Amino acid sequence: MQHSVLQIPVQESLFVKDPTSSTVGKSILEHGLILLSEIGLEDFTFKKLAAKISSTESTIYRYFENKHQFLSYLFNFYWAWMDVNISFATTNIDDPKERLRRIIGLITKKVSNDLRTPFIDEALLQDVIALESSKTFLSKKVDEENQAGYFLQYKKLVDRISAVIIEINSGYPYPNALVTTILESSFHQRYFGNHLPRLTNEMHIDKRLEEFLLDLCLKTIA
Amino acid sequence: MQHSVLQIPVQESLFVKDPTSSTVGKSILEHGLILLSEIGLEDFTFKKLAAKISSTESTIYRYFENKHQFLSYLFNFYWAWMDVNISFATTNIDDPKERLRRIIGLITKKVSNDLRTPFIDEALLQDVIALESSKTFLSKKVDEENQAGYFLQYKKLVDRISAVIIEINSGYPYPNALVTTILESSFHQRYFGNHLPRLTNEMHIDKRLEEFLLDLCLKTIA
DNA sequence: TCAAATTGATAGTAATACTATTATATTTGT
DNA sequence: ACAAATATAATAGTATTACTATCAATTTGA
Repeated sequence: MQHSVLQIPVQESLFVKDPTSSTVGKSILEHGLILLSEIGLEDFTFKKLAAKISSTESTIYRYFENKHQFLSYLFNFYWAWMDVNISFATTNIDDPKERLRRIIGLITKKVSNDLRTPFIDEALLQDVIALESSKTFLSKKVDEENQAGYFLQYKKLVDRISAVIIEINSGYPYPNALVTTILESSFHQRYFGNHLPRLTNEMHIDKRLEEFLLDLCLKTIA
Repeated sequence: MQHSVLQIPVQESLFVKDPTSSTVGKSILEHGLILLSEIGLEDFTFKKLAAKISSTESTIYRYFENKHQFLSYLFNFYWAWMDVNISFATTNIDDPKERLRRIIGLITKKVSNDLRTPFIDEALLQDVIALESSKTFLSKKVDEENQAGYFLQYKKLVDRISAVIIEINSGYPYPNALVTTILESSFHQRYFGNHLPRLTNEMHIDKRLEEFLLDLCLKTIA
């Protein structure tokens, strides 16, 4: 009895060799994510990861150019996975407001491991992306990486959510800005709730975060 | 004929030796900021900075523990400076909505060099902080650094703006969350406008950014 | 089963992120 | 004006990082 497997496609520019195509590759993904969540991007090195999976640096370099590319891979994976979930949760719902409600629910909710993706633990992934995702685009290499398609999946999701906003109010002039504001804020507010509580208002509680962003969003586009 | 000098006080935990207390120190600040704006935090090293100011690494290490502390110093300086400006622009204004309007105006406006602070070019500082500031708090060392007072100035400003929001609507439950959402968004939207335009809506234009955030803020707390 | 591709083992390089030592300036307190 | 204290520059050195290169052993796949 095998449960279904969810294929999350990731851009070719985000790896040297597709990590899902081999056992070592999958191990790099799985334990790379765990190591990242444990020590953070700064202290993360391919050498440490190689030791963890009993492999070598050179092998890991055959899959990813460097740790930044590895992070970008996870970033895209996360948003592609989120896109699938959002897509699933909003099909056949006619009312765009209800769709928006569900989207914000999904974005603000703490996720748990999705067993359909064997080597990625989404609960860990969410924490890692919340902490590190800004670092994917806040770099002097943005333009180059943008050219290479590093942010396509994120853009795609932003477009999808913007379309819902436009459905609710076709005259609202800043749909994309509103969406990215909410997405970034979702990560930051939860993070502040856990580490810098004076910068927020009890946002470690999922429901409050959801209410804050839904309220903000609906009022803004009303 | 000397113009007035604006003293921006920075926490003692943000340096080893006060850089404003000596010529080399001031040079580290001035050229450190320039170098940061040129090459970004990743490629920035004390060795390169030392070469630029014809000094040595060891001298710089006597002022700052590492480049992260140096960035945090600039982060605090920026928000302290912004706090002074906001404070000045909002005294004697009775209407809290008008005060909020002015605050959002100041936050979203591209700043130009403030000649009252001799060794810091605020125009550069704003660009650097927009790109790098998230990295000050998105780190595995947040709690430790928070303890040490690394974010005090930012918190202070958030409190000040939150108070204005509470004045407008004392029942609004998320004033701090709203303020940090706006402050972060202000940086990110402008950045997206310049580098990832599909994630925003022409936010490289100051006036549009201001309108987007002011509208969002006023509707949310209405 | 033979060629091709993949991995592991090992080595090596340039740069980073520091720390330590000492000689030389410079400042300062009296 | 001078000695004492302090700051800086010059130099050296270490452990780690971020790679690249080579080659033998192993796996795979046509």
